[in-house]
Amino acid sequence: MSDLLERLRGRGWRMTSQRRVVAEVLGGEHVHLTADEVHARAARLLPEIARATVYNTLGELVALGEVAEVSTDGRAKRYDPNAHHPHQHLVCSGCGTIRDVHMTGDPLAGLPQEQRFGFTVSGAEVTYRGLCPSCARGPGPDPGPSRAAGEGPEPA
Amino acid sequence: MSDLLERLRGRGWRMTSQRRVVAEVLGGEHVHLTADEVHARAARLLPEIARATVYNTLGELVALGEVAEVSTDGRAKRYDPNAHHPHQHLVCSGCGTIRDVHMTGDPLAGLPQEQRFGFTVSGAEVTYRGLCPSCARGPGPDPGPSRAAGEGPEPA
DNA sequence: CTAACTGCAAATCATTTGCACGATG
DNA sequence: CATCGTGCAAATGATTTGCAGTTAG
Repeated sequence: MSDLLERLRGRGWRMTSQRRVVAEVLGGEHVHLTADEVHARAARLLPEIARATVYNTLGELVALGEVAEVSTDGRAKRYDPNAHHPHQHLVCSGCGTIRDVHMTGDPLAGLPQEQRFGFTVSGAEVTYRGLCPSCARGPGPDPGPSRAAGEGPEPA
Repeated sequence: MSDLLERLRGRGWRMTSQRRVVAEVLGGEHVHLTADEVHARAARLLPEIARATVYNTLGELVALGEVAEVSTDGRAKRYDPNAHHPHQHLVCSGCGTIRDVHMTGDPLAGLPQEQRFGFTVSGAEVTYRGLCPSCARGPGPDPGPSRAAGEGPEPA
């Protein structure tokens, strides 16, 4: 279940009761909880845990590459501990629920019936991630990357 | 440029100066502005326009299917008026800038060199959208779809 | 004329941050 | 025992909402 704990310990991650609890909550295979849900569940095991600690911890797990962040449009991000097995997501536009799916080939061709979990699939979306030329030049002395995008004379 | 205006008018969309301005700002082909940027630009043409009006208007355009919402992780959503031509996005993890790209076949195979715009591409992400079985049963009398997902005995 | 749209400001929501205290290695 | 993690509460940033006034059709 939680090789996650093992892996983290191996990486010299300082183990505390709250971190352990967060890692346990994220233990399963097809879990996609929001930070708030993680906090709620963690609090069932360790009542005093603070929301901020959960956010911090989740952030670290993401930075370590042990957990993946999934943004479902305007809703709160969800955290996916299944980061070690490549897979795709099927997101419900109504409630934000996520299911892991496993596609191959052209995603725009549709999702195989047995991977739909009863969902009415309306479409697929492909997003490439990377660094633009200017951000790739290293963080630099802070040119203020925050508000820069899309402004100005619009080179697009 | 703005067949968008035409289309909207045709749909019986009540035309007001602020709505016109928002539609104009979204006129181009490769524009990906945040709500705040749309407001800033709109305000250059119509100083009194309120941020809330921009949000409302953008929301309606999205509902009408004339503009697509693009969420770039934790950052503010960006709005893409190019909703009528199917395409994918290349997002900069540094500053959130978006470029439209045009892939075919298996996205996990990588993005052709000439579509990278100088970006250092680190990966692709595929997300299917749809409605889960319970949300598909219609909005209903409001069973409270907001916080429901991911809670409970975890059917996953 | 009347329903629909605006503006403004206050309200939410998700997430982050500053700082003093406590626990780990 | 020094460092790193935690809790709390307040700060932020994005987006929404309530309500009275204005306007398109």
